[in-house]
Amino acid sequence: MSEPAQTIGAPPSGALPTGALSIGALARQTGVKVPTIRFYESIGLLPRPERTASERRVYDRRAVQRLAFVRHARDLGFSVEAVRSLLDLADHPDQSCADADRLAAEHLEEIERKIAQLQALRDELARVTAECARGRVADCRVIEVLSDHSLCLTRDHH
Amino acid sequence: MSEPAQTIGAPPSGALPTGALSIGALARQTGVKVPTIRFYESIGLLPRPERTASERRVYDRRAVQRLAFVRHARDLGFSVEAVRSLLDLADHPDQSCADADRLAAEHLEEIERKIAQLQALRDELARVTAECARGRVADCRVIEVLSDHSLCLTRDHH
DNA sequence: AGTGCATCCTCTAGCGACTAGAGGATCAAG
DNA sequence: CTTGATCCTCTAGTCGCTAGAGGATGCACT
Repeated sequence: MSEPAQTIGAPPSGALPTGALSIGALARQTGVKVPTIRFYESIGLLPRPERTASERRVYDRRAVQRLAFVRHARDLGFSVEAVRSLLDLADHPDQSCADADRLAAEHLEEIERKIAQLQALRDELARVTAECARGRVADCRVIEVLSDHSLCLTRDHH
Repeated sequence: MSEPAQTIGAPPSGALPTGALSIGALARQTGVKVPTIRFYESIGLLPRPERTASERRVYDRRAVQRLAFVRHARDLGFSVEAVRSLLDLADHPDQSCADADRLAAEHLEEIERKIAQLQALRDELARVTAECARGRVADCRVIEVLSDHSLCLTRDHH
């Protein structure tokens, strides 16, 4: 880490060892908000940290690393449960790599599906708004399309 | 509609007029689930329907059309609030078309942004999984990338 | 010492758009 | 009558946070 370690407030005389972080310092260092850190702890993604006599959380370097991992995975769109699995794999380096690969591959497929879906949506919306742009003010194409059931995007009528 | 109208159960003798639908029939006809129809009524997207003596909801053709409109708009990804606005516009044909156009255009932009975001995610995940596919079993690239904070997708570290 | 502000704590509830029962009533067929 | 399907209201949950409320602690300044 290129940033200097921050302690709880100014360093109290002997209260905390060097490198110990308050939750706020951890949040600033990782970009994860304080309530989100507490949330991750509550759902087990982060271990319960040491506490001060006044019950303030104290974090070390390993916590920084673990939270960075969590954040990175979340940024990539992995669900909390997938992150949990990935963390478990990372905690056991002797385990097979196949599970991590599978999680990543499944997630990749999911994203590709979502992209295709959104592109279909975009295409339909673009068509509708383009027809409006031709100046047909008298009848509103957007409302007309929504009202015409035969133009419904889905086909699963029961 | 090409499907025959369905009444509540078998036609009771004189209990319901032809064309009247139970909530289950409406759900089957529109593809919107029964609880979702109740939800839409509770949030005001659908008017409160007539009831039987035993408090069962009774729907007519207008309800079918309105729900189809709602579903179509939701399928296109409009939020519930946007759907509400579109319904209001549809209920007042003399109003300006500009609002519907604006809603559609804003939504189109939003979808395009989401597509771009997902494509960035896809690209990064594809890179990670491709490196795994090269057979580097000894060190797991997925876990390694997630653990390496310098490879973090986002840049907003504070 | 007091003051004021920032930070921390737990707890509750909310967001959006549904969804899943629980418990009870009605309906219709056999 | 029994049975199963359908309907009703109500509550709470899903997912991943997020926003306070109310209170305590820490720290700098006067």
